[in-house]
Amino acid sequence: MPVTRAKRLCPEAIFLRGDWRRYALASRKVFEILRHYSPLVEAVSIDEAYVDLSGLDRLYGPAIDVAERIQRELQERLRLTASAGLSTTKLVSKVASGYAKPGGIAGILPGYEARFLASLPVERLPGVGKEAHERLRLFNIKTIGSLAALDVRLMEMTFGNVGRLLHQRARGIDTSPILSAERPPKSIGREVTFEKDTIDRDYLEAILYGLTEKVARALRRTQMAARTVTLKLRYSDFKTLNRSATLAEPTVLDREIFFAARSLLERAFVRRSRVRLIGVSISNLQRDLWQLPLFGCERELRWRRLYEAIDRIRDRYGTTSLKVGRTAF
DNA sequence: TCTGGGGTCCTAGGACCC
DNA sequence: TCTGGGGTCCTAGGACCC
Repeated sequence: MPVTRAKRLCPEAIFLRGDWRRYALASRKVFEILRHYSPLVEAVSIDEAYVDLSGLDRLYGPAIDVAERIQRELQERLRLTASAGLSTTKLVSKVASGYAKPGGIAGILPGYEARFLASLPVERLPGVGKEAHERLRLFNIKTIGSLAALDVRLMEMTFGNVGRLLHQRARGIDTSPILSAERPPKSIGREVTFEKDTIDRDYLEAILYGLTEKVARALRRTQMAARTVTLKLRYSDFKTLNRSATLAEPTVLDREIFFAARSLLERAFVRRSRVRLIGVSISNLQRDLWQLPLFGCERELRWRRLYEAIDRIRDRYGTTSLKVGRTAF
C-alpha cells in the first residue's frame, strides 16, 4: 500500500545500494554519476549512498524519475544494478531500499513513513541487532509498529538512550541531514585470524609488525596522525580483549605504533593459551601537523622520510616488493 | 553458523584537576 | 584534614553495521 511508484512523490532522500562492492574503481565511477545528479551525496560505505534530491524536480522531474535514470545509467555505463529507496528521511529511504532489493525502486509517500515501517519485522529497523531483537522478543515486540506503540519510558528503562532513539526511528522520525563532505576516518585497523591458533610469541610479534605496517601506511595516506594504539587479542575460546594506550604525541611512524602495540601485547598475552586472532588499530586521529614544516626534530624526520620512501616503492611495485626484517607477511 | 575483517558509536569506571 | 561537585581524559568492552 504505501510502496508506490506514483509520480507525485517528492522525497528528499534517496538511498542506493548496489553490487559494486567488489569493484573499487567502479565504486568511484558510481559516485561520479551520483554527483552529476546532486551536489549532496553521502557515501555510507563503498556500495551505499544517500543522495539529496530536494529542489531538483525542476531540473530532472519527480524523484522517481531521477532514481530510474540513475539506475539506467549505472546499468548502461557500468553494468551494475542498484536498488533505491525514496522518502523524506534517510532512515526510511534506507529501509525502503532493502524492500526494493534487488534492483527495484521503493518510494514512500510523505506522511506514510510510520505506516510503511509498522508492518515490517522489528529487526529490519536500523539499530536493532541480534541483542536488541532478542530482548524485544521478550516483550513480544515483533514488528516495528508494535515497538512504536510502546511507551517510550519503557524503552528508555530497557535500552537507555538507545531505547529513545529506536523508539523515534520506529515512528519514522529521523532528522539526520545528508552530509556530503567526505568524513575523515575515526580509526584505522587491521587484524588477522590464524589458520591455526598459536602460542608462539615471536610469531605473534612478527604478525603484529606486519599489521602495524599496513595500518601506518593507510594512516599516512589520510594525512592524519594517531595518538591511541589498540591491540586486539582473541584466544581460542573466543574470549576477546582489547588493550589500548595513548601516546604523548600523535605519530605516523610504524615503529612508534609497533612499540606501543608490542608492550600492549605483553600486557594482554598473559593467559598462555593459544591465540586465534591478533589485530592492531589506531584511533584518536588528528591532522598530521608534520605536514607543515613546523617541527625540526631531525630524528623523527628521518624516520618519516624512510617510511614515506617505502610507501612510494610499495605503491609502485606492490606491497610485497619490499620487506622489513621483522614482518611475517 | 564453531564464528572474517573493516568500521562507528555508546557506556561506564577510574584518575586527575580545580 | 576531610568532604563534595563537576569536568576532562583515558581505558575497556559491547552492540551494531556492511
